[in-house]
Amino acid sequence: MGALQSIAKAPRARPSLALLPFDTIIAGDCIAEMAKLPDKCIDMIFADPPYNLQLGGDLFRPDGSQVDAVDDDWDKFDTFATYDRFTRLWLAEARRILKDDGTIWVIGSYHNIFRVGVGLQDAGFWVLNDIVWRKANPMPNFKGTRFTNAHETMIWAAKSAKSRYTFNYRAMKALNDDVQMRSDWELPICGGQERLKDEDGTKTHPTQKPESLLYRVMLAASRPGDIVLDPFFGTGTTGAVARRLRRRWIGIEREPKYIAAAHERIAGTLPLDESAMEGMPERKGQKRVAFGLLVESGVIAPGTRLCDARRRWHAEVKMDGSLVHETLAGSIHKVGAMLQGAPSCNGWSFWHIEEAGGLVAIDALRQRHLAG
Amino acid sequence: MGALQSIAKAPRARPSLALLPFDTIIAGDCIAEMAKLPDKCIDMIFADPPYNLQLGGDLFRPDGSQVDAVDDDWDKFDTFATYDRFTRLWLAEARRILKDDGTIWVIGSYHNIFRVGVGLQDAGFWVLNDIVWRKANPMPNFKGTRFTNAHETMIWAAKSAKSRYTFNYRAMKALNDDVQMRSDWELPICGGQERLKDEDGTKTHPTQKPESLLYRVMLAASRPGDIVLDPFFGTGTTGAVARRLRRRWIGIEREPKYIAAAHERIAGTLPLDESAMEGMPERKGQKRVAFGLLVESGVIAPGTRLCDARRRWHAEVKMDGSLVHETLAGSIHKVGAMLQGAPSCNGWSFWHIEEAGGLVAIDALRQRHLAG
DNA sequence: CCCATTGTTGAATCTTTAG
DNA sequence: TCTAAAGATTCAACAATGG
Repeated sequence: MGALQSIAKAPRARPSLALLPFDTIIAGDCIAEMAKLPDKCIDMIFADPPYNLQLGGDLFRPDGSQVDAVDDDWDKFDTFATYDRFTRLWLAEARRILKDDGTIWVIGSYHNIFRVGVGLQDAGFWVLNDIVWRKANPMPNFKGTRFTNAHETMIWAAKSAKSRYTFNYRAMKALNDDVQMRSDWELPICGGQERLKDEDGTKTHPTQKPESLLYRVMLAASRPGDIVLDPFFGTGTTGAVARRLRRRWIGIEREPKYIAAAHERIAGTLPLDESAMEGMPERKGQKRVAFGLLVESGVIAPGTRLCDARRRWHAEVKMDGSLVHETLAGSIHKVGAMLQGAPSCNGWSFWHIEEAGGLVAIDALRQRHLAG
Repeated sequence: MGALQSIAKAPRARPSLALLPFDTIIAGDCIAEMAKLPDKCIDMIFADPPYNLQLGGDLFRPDGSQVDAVDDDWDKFDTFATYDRFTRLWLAEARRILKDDGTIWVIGSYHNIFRVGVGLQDAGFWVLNDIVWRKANPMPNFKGTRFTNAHETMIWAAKSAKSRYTFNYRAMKALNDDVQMRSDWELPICGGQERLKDEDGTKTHPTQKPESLLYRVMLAASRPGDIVLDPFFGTGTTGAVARRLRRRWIGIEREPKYIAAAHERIAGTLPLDESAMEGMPERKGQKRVAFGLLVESGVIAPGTRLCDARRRWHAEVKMDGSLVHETLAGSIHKVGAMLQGAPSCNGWSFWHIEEAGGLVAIDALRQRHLAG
């Protein structure tokens, strides 16, 4: 297979730091091409390696349409052992070319992220955080067989425990309404105008990452002028954001189609004005509280009887947060609607609970819970 | 010392399933005590293994000898190898005693969760989800050197890829305001009245998990009467929630202090009323009703015309319960699929019948029939 | 032009039972 | 062990369409 042989053939003489190819895409295998770069020349690495998804057959949505799966050859590995070997090889090169105070980010899902994490730790990297990218709009689980796979994980690691790495704490805090940035980030998936499409309208790359994600990564852990390497460059999200944030970048990519798309895309991206480097629109999700959460956290006990404001209807809270009135069962909203024969109903204001002072809308309990 | 020697000494004769010690805490080392349990006797395992070798005391060198404390001279690899060895040992026992259709949950942080994930995958477990517990109120990062560590990760895995595991999809959906539950759960950390304190006011256990977390875990992946094992029982959150949700439980714990606290706590926990335990019924496993039965029993008369929700297609019910549209004939599912050109179709939700108030899905007729 | 409605899609390890 | 049939199953964002 390609990678291993390429490594063996890698030239011993590497270009000097001054001759590093900045702001370009290197066509080729990531391990072989990293092998040609000098030691300790990179400030930050962002890597989006294959996830090794191991998909089975076709998957259809409830409406009968078929899910466009990631079935590309580059995501296929025989066994975990093969994947581990691949991971250790590219991580070893990545570690060699990373400056002593540099950091690496790797993104993945439960299919591969544990292998990556162990690879990083065993190679001597020092994990700083695992960051959860909470997708605002993930693909649902169509068959109702598992929890919606609604996040991906990034591991952020320094080259060693002693590294004096870059972390722009104040920039992150500013980006987050003046409270510390947490290890979970809610961002939408890549879609709309940002998503690259071929002429036939199909997506150019199956797993294009959103620029907002790279924006936050780079703003957190690099400085203007830094050299950012992406060994799995794809359609160049890392390059586009690096250019926008005035970082230098190097991309390594094998597929000519992706390289062409990335070139065009990055050429169309303008560096930000110095003055504009401060922020980027972010969606701050307003807090949503499910009724079930109040049950789980003991605010409302299973078995509690609710009624409407005029005590005409009653229903009992079950342990899963559903409401039951005789043969009717469902959410607080649905049962309220069915009882009234209405098309919809706001269960938060419709249902009440008996307290010492009289009836209290369950919305009041929610507010209390939110207030802590 | 414990575990390794105990394993070697583990008796070959294990108690029969009927003699399993339910609803009790076994005092001892988790590996040694699991080794005494029979094969395939557990429905669900929840494990909160030590993250930190120093705190847990579960220190074994690769050769099996015990280590008193973490020595600064140790290099990281040795430490990781030791932790991996410990992980593989307890996971092997866990896998042996788990029923073929059982599942395991393991919670951890970036310090250990990658090692656990690889251990699970290498042992043959089949990862179903990684679940992120987003802490509503995490400890801030005081030094401002990293992102606030605001989450922990749980891995949910079946014994094998072929397992027919329990997932109470509808209960989870009910708990989440009628949208399917995602892989990221926001729950508060354990505090307030729930947090166990010693007489001097210090917390009894350093990492007591909130009951709301276990509540959701158990509600999702087990059934009343199931046997839930927690090999790192601590102060018994798993036992308390199991009792509340009418599951049977087994805890293994080494520290007498934790065992005492757990006993007292669980004794003070009451099972939910039977009536509160009836939430949203899972469709899976319900009695199946053939469409023909509704025709036979007169709920739907032969000759009735059915149509889809938007009245685009029509078909007629025949006396044998088949459906006919022009030259097409077959089951409600097959005719619906053929008309839409879809690979499959749920005829119960696709086909409707004209009633006084408008169109009604034939599934509603089925539910009525089932209700009697 | 605006608003409501309908259709499309995204890193997905995605069914169960009878015969 | 296999095959065939029954039957259960989706959320948010965005684009396109139509009035």
